[in-house]
Amino acid sequence: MSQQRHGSTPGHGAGAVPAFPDLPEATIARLPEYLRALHNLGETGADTVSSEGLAAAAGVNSAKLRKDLSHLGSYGTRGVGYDVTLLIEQIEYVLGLDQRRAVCLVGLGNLGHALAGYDGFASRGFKIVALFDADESKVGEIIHGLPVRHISDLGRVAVEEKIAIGVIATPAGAAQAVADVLVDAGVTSILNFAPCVLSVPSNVDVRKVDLAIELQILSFHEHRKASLTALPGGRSATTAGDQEAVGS
Amino acid sequence: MSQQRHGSTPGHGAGAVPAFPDLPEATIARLPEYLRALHNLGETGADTVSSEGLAAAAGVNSAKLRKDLSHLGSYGTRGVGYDVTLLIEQIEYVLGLDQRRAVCLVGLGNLGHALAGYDGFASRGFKIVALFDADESKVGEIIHGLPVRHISDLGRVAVEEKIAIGVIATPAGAAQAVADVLVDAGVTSILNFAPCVLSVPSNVDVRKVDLAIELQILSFHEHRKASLTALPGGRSATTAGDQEAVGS
DNA sequence: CGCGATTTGTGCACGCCTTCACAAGCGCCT
DNA sequence: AGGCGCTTGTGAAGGCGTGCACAAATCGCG
Repeated sequence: MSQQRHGSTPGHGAGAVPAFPDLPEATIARLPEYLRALHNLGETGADTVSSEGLAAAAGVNSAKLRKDLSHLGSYGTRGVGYDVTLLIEQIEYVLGLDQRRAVCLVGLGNLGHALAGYDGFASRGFKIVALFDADESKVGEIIHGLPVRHISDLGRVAVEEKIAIGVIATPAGAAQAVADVLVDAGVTSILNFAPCVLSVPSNVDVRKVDLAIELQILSFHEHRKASLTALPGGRSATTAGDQEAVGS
Repeated sequence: MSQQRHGSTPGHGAGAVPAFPDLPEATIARLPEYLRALHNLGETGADTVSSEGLAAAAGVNSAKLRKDLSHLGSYGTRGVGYDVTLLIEQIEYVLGLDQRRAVCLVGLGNLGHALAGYDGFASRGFKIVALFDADESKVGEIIHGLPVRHISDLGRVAVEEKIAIGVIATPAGAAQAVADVLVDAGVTSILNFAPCVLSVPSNVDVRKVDLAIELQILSFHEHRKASLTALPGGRSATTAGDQEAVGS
């Protein structure tokens, strides 16, 4: 035991190691949003936040936020609110962001290129430590300070650099093969930008981001809105009566 | 009435205009995935698919798929399966993809640059018709065949080109202002890549894609997996007993 | 023409998530 | 010290989504 975890459990007092009262998946997905809102609030000099205030900043219902925070053994004070700094530390700990995680990126086309230079990764606890591509002509090229390596080196480098998270930004046709290589290299989390389903062992987590799908969902709502306004005489659409909240 | 809708309601026979038995949001989010899988199947020459086959290709449960399709008045044949071509047309109609939708992109930094050249948009019914940025030094630059315009032109161009969908790829600080401009220009759907919450009228749909959040969610699962394998003696992690399916 | 194999469409039960509403707790002011 | 207002934390209810299991329907073959 005591593998990593350089005692940064904030507050928690006589906390044992367990750490996870199995948070609901929906809560986990919102924690990063709370974290971002908290950082913003912290920069404005706020010391404490009410659930109402934080909820507004994160774009959710205040009851939902309180329940989410209560799941992680919340550290708020009744009548006052949440201590911003403490809550940041707490969420970062739960999300495992106190240890900077090594990420590798495979596929340096249009999208991969942009991801390699995306500030949001570094600023939120992630470091891209290696770039890979199958195209020999790209190997050796320096992109945002990192050299592109050939994908055949992935296995070795992944072990050396203790890479646990891989990002796939290849064309769909190559994605499954890349995923297989990543899994073989011990990567247990994959963020997939390729428009295809990946088949991986059950101990590997995959999250998929498909930019076109997001647009198609919006397209549906456009279609629906158009057919609604077309039917009941030409309403000018500024009227209410059309509540819609597209979830993430 | 009869604004657009150049009678491409496939099959549907004596269908009236209604078109939407208010599909569940969860179903809508999966339709694009089915569509992609269907296109793949179509290219392999398949004529019909069983729910089992299509579900596998889309990475979902077959019962879920059948229920989803049934919501849109499904066009399958018992004992046979679904006609690939017919189903494609049906889903594309529901998603409103039969009419090529004009999209504009605001913010041409790293990410915006990549999005401007992303093939997946054009190949799936969307056309980026205008690029905008606030940086004067970028205005006039040609990116992937389109000139960058200054954001002050957005209002005029959006109306001219009948733009209904806007993509925001600016820094977080500028996103709300851009959203306001988009809304004023009549845009009713926004895809937001900036890490912040947008405040828009209720008739405007916003979908958010935050790349760092996806990584943070994966980080949590890494953290959890690490703390699990750390406790019960050094298990090699290849053992089962750890079912995990990260939803989209 | 009837029967069996196959596959869709769906009623139902279960579980997760959201939301409301309120009791419990904390600080501040008098 | 006591009371009041404010805010958290949570029990309970309702809604939504998922998945099972089966009836209904269609095709092909004898």
